[in-house]
Amino acid sequence: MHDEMAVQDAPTNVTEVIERLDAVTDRLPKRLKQCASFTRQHLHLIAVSKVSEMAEACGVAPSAYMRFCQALGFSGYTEMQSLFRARVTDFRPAYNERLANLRETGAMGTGRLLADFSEAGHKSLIGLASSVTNEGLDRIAQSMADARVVHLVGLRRAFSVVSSMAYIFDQLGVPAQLHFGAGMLNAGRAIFPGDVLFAVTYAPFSEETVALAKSIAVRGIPVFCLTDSEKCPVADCASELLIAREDEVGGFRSLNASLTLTTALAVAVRALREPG
Amino acid sequence: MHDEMAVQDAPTNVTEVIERLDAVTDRLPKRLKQCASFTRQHLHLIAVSKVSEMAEACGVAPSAYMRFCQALGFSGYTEMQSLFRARVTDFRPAYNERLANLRETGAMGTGRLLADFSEAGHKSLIGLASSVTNEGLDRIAQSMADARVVHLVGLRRAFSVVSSMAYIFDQLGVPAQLHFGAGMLNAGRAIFPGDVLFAVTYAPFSEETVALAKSIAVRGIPVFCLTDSEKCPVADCASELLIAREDEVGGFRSLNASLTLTTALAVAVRALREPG
DNA sequence: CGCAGAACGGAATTTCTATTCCATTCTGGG
DNA sequence: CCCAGAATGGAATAGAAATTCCGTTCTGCG
Repeated sequence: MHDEMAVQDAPTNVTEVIERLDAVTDRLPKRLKQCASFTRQHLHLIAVSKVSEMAEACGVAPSAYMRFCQALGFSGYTEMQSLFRARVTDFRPAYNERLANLRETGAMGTGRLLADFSEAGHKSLIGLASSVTNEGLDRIAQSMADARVVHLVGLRRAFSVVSSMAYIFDQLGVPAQLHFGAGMLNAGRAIFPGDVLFAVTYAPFSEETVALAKSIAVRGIPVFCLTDSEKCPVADCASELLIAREDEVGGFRSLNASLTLTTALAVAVRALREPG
Repeated sequence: MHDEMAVQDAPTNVTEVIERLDAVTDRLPKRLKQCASFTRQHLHLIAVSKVSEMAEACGVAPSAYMRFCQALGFSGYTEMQSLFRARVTDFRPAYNERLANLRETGAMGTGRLLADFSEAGHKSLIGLASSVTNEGLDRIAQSMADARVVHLVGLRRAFSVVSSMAYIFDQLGVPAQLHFGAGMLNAGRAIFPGDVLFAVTYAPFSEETVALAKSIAVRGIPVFCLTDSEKCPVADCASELLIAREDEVGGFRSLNASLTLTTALAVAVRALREPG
């Protein structure tokens, strides 16, 4: 009885797992090949799944998945899984010390920054729920769904927010138009009754955006505004105001709350446009 | 004997865990407070660690960690862990299929969508910590800080990510150039040795971005790539690969992890360029 | 068509982990 | 300084998960 498979020694890191996977897949029997191909596409699931879950996801019996692990050179699932879990915890030790030291030393390691921004992101998302009312959101979504065209405007920091909305709307077949900076006021001429304007602007509020919003509101066209403060000058003329406050790290902000809000809004609009 | 703690019902998602954590930490006894504070900073470890590991990391006995879980309202560690293990599926149905999914799951109503995306945002941020290594990030940040010009490229969904980076770099006085879609290959001619390229692309990967990255890498210029999957074709030619996997809601994704990562990176680059 | 070897899936088994229990230690009030 | 109630850590237990075993099914070749 010669276990050729088991003779190979086990991969010692994720890279080797992938290489081994690619090397042996072809020679595997049907079920194990299933395991190989699903696993190859979903490596990240291994760290958090039980054998039975992986097996089920592959459409295979747990024992088959077991044999698959062994075909890769591991003694079993546990050994393979530990590789993927280690990858997650690997850099922790160094990180632990940093958490202790960095706060005091004030040193700015990239990892520390990432942790801070991540933390800020959590806080922003938590805050989001409390500053937005479902009713307001629903009204905006319905209004956008009924509109001929949704016009999007946002400059500087707000630009990446509206550009992501524009992308989603485009993918979803919702008629939307993204307005860019230069000569934006003229763009107002392309906005007609039946349309709506969604303006995003953060303090300090960009003049062009504010001016466009006001000129549109005066014409009786609905204007919705996403901002970070009640003091936003668009507030006066907007039909609805959305406030997404971002937590900051040393004066810098990521856009977690805003993007989460606009993504949800865009999807809602699409859903409302095509009932059933 | 009144178990006030145990009376509360368990959090049902990550958002609630964080809120509960922040709410009760103060009132916890010493050991459990240790658990709370470590856990709060290391949420991502829960998914891949055993109780004994978490306990050790907190400097606490397993039974104490157990009590901590219960103080949060869970029946035990297993219940809490299952919240953090909820999977990020790689499966991406076509857009219209996604909407059908949304309708079936009853996740309609804009408010509900917002809550779902917010929850997904929390999970994405938690996952971020586990897919990125400090060392890789540091190398990228240093490389960008040393570069003559940082070139940014990303199309479609990735565009809002690079455009926000471009904005931050601009604000911070870091020389950066954002490349747009049309005729992008020609843009390669404006990239020289001493520069670096930061490419962002998500599955399905946009050809232009991949082609540009490859053509630049061939010339020996460092290419860094932010993507959502190990399968990204740029991986082969990139000096460093960053993976930010976004949790999805019925097939739709917000960009929390990506933006948090790129924002932190941009700030780090600036910090490295001007120490002190 | 039948046979041999491989592949398979389900059930039995073993190993390991989460959870509970309890004796001991700690803390704060009198 | 002592006592009562809470908190703690370690050992015992219950439970679940990984792994193995084995009878059955499948595949390819004679």
